[in-house]
Amino acid sequence: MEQQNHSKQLLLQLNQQRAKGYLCDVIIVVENALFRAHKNVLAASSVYFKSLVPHDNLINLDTEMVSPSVFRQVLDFIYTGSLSSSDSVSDHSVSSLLTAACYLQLTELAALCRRKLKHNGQTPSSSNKLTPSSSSSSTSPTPNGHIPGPLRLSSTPLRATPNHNHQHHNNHSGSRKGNQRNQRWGQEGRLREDLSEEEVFISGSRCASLSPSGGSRVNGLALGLDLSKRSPSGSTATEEVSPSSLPHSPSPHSSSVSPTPTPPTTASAKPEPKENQRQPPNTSTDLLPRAPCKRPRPHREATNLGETGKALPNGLVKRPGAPGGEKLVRGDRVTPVVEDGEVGGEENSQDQSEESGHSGSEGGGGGRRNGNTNYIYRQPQPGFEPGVGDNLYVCIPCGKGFPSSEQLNAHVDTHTQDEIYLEDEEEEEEGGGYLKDEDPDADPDIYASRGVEPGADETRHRCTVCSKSCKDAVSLREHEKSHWLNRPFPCNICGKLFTQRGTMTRHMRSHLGLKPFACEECGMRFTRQYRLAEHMRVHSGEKPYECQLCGGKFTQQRNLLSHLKMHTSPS
DNA sequence: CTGGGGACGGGGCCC
DNA sequence: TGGGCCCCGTCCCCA
Repeated sequence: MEQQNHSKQLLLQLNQQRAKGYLCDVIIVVENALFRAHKNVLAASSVYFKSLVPHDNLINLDTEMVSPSVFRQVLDFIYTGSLSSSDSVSDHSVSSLLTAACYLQLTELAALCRRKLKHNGQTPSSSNKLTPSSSSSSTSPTPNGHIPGPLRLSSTPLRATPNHNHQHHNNHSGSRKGNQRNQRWGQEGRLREDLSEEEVFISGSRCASLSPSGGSRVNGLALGLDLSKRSPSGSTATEEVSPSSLPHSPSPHSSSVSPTPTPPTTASAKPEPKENQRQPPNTSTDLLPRAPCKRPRPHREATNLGETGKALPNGLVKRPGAPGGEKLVRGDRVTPVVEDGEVGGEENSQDQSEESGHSGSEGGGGGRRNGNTNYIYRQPQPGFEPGVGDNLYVCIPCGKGFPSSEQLNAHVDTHTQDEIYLEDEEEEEEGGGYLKDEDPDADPDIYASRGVEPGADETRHRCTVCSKSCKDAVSLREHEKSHWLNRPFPCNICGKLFTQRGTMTRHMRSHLGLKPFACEECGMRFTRQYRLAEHMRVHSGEKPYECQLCGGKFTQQRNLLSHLKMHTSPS
């Protein structure tokens, strides 16, 4: 007895799951594009992948050997066993496909391509005659399947394939099904402008429409990715992340990259009807089956709101008794201290540090529109690979990376005082300057520190990070070095620097759209368990945070704090 | 148009 | 290394 079409049906199911991102446990990076797939399928199809997927959840492919569009065809072939006629219509595309097939050691596909070329009277190029092993020798894994080198999502050729070092998040989170993609950052939106439609796809399924008015969202949902969440106008449903593909020059200043959201409300960012306010990702899948949300609950209870009696801002403490958790009650007095501008010293000061003023998007850049939390955000220069190897210490002025703080210090000394002044003057002439989003009304000292007021040397040589005044530029530079060294963890995707590795890896999860924590009620996914716990109150109706002035109840503490500001504001 | 509220994202910090 | 919590926000809806 034999079930007819069993294998075909099985493959069909797998391909459908791939399209939705369901159970996908590996991400393949090709130039600017990310593809989700299943390790088992890849391993069963490709010797190359077979050697990699046991060790890696995120695999970079050499873009000299395979382009995103070609890999899409490859992936389609793997999951369907056939090539669509449109994909293989030209000999050139077949040749490219053959190259990729050899590189990826897809023997069946390579044979198919060769037959196709032969049928067309073409002779496979020498490169295509390479044996699988030789063709991929430059990027083959080491005997243990490991090629040193961190993750780089870059338009530059990616030599390193798997990612081990400094990419622990890949191993921990990469296999999780992050079906959403935060397309919030205008940076990503901008880089997509550089991409041809052919290159815009996910999981092998190209976004059929780049319509900015929601089409991308629908397509993204079709791919198992949530693109509805604050998608910047014009952003597309891709997972491409590559600062180096930004259409900006890589000069030290103009290249500063902030996670710049595009203007929130434009014709292309038409809001769509939502249920539950912000529409959960899978609740809008009218046209598509919703990805199953049967993922087991996180092992921690979602009602862990903190320790009873724990002091909270504004003199508030949590008290037991609130349903499912604790209530926030007022302490001695309600004196909200969380005011605009009162943020963590280091963070806030860092915000005012070097930032390009030429983002071109309304509201400046950064993940924050008001610029309160813009950070040193340095676009790597050409030839510089941030974080490659152990080069975790990044020189802010030039973007070069070094394996140790000592080496970075030595390098920084090579930057002359004249260099600094020249750069400052250039920026001022450009009308920009590297203090992005600075508001002279809010902090006139910022401008003063940049020499706007000639004659005030102490003011001129003021640290842009902590506002410390220095007697001269040399002293200032020495002082500022201490700040740069405080952020030794650069994001390998965007170059942003972080104080802690954990924060950096968490940040990178957002790049990769990895959201391991899913709501069982609505399917919405989160990057953090804490967020899920917070979100669950939406469904439970629990509002543990109560305003002691008016009795208003809130599901989130931050909303209570915001509410308290309203009480204390003069108006 | 505006303010308030609801919901959620990112980063820093501490454990 | 990751979780938890806090704070910074944004975005959206609605009255």
